Amino acid sequence: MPQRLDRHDFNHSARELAVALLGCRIVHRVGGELRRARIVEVEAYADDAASHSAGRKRTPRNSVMFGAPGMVYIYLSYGVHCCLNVVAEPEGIPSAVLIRGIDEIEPAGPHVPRANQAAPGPGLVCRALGLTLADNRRDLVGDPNLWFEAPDAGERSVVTSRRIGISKAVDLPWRWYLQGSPGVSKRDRAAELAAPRRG
DNA sequence: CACACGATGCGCT
DNA sequence: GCGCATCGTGTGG
Repeated sequence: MPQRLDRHDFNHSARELAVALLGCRIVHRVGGELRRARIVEVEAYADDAASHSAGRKRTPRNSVMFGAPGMVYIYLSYGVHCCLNVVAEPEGIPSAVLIRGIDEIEPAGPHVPRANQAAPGPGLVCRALGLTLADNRRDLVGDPNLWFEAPDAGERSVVTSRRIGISKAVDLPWRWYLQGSPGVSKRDRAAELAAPRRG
């Protein structure tokens, strides 16, 4: 019986939460269908220049990043793609984890962008899970139709790399992914050589 | 109110 | 590798 993540599971720094979310399942009921997938690529955004909450400055868009850990932050990228984040840290401290890749998406269907049941990229993640801007500010704690589950036990290799698609704070190694997953958007071959195994 | 731009993805070269 | 769609958001006037 998989364990649903609770408030305290999300109440960590963005970097700690990011790594902890690898291997977790996202579950979302869309219509009568229960969609489920495994998180395989994440990035942390906290008090850094690339974050939407850079300088801890509050705006209408980023205000949910100041909210309770476990809340959902979804923003529109390039006017086209929605990107899913999970709020980290205690209320009042803005930070979030961007979900950049998933695999083992079920059930199959036209919403799944790749034949291998993976969605490599943050825009594809939301498309596969049926999440849009309308889902911004939902709470993974207590929502009957949207939640995260703890990972299966088992060893896997976690790669630490630099974040993608940003122009500021580009050197921070705040991206992590499960080595070998088809849900990873961009591999870092050099970093994979140094990847430790975890359970 | 106008405007520049982006935590992307796709199709074509 | 490159161009580009497309629109919410932040900033400045």
